[in-house]
Amino acid sequence: MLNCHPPSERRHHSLGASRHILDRVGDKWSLSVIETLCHGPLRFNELKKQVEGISQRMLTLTLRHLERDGLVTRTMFATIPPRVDYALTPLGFKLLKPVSELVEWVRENSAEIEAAQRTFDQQTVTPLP
Amino acid sequence: MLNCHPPSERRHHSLGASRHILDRVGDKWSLSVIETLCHGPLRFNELKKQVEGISQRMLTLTLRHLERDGLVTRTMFATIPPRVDYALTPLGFKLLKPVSELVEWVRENSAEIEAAQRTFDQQTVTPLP
DNA sequence: CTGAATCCATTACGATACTG
DNA sequence: CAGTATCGTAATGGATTCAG
Repeated sequence: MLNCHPPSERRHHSLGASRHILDRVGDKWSLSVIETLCHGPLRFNELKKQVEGISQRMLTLTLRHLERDGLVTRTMFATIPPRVDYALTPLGFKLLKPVSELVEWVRENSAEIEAAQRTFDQQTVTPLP
Repeated sequence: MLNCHPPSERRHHSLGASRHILDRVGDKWSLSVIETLCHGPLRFNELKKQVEGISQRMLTLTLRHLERDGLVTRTMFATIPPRVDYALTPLGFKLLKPVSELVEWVRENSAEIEAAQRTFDQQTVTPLP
C-alpha cells in the first residue's frame, strides 16, 4: 500500500523495492507478453506472432527480464531444430490480478482521462497568425 | 481486465489505450508525487522537499503529465512571491486504490521475486580464473 | 518561489544481419 | 528455430543556469 499517512508516520521510501516490477508494468512489452502467455506455454516464434509489433530483439530482452523476476520460465528442448517454451510461473499468474485491476480501472476512467488531456492540450495551443 | 481468453475471443489490442496511465505508473517519479499529494495540497517547493531525490526539472515535468491526465490540479496565486498549489483530483485519489494494490502485491511477493533474481544472476556469472 | 532552457549521459527501442 | 551482435535513433533523466 502507498504511504497515505502524515509524514510523521511515514516509512522511508514507500516504493523503491517495488521499482523492478513497476518497471515491467511500465515498459513497452512486458504486459503484452504476460497477457499472451496466460493461455498456456508458447514457443518463441509463436509469441512473436501473437504479440503484434514486437521485434525479435525486444521479445528476447523482455522474456529475459520476466524470467529474471521469476514471472516466466524458459524450457529448452534439445531437438533439431531447437525448441524453447515460455510459460508463466505461478507468480506470473498471480501478478495478473492486480495488474488487470489497474488496466480495468484505466478503461473505466478513460473517458475522463482523455477529456482532461484534450482540455489541457487546448489551453497551451498558440495558433500561428 | 487483461484479455486472458483464447485468441478467437480476443479483442484487438488489450492495452494500447491504457498506455498513457501505465507510463505514469512506470516512470520514475509519478507514483511518489501522487503518494505525497494524497495528504492534501502542497506547494512546489514543499513537494520537492518531500519527494526525496527529485530534481526541479523532473518535478515540473511529472506534475505537467499528471495535470494533463487529470490526476492533479495546479492552482496559481497571483502573489509576490508567486505561489502554486498542487492537489490530487478525485480521479487522482481513485487511482490510488488499484495502484496501491499493485504495490502491495509486489511487497507481499518481494521475497520470491528477489530470490528468483539471485538465482538468475548466479546462473550466468562466469568468474574469471 | 516557480519554472523554463540548455547540455549531457544513459537507457530503451527498432532494423538489420549473422549463427548454432 | 531461437537467438546474438551491431548500429542508429529516440526517449528519459540529472545538473546547471537563467528568468518573471
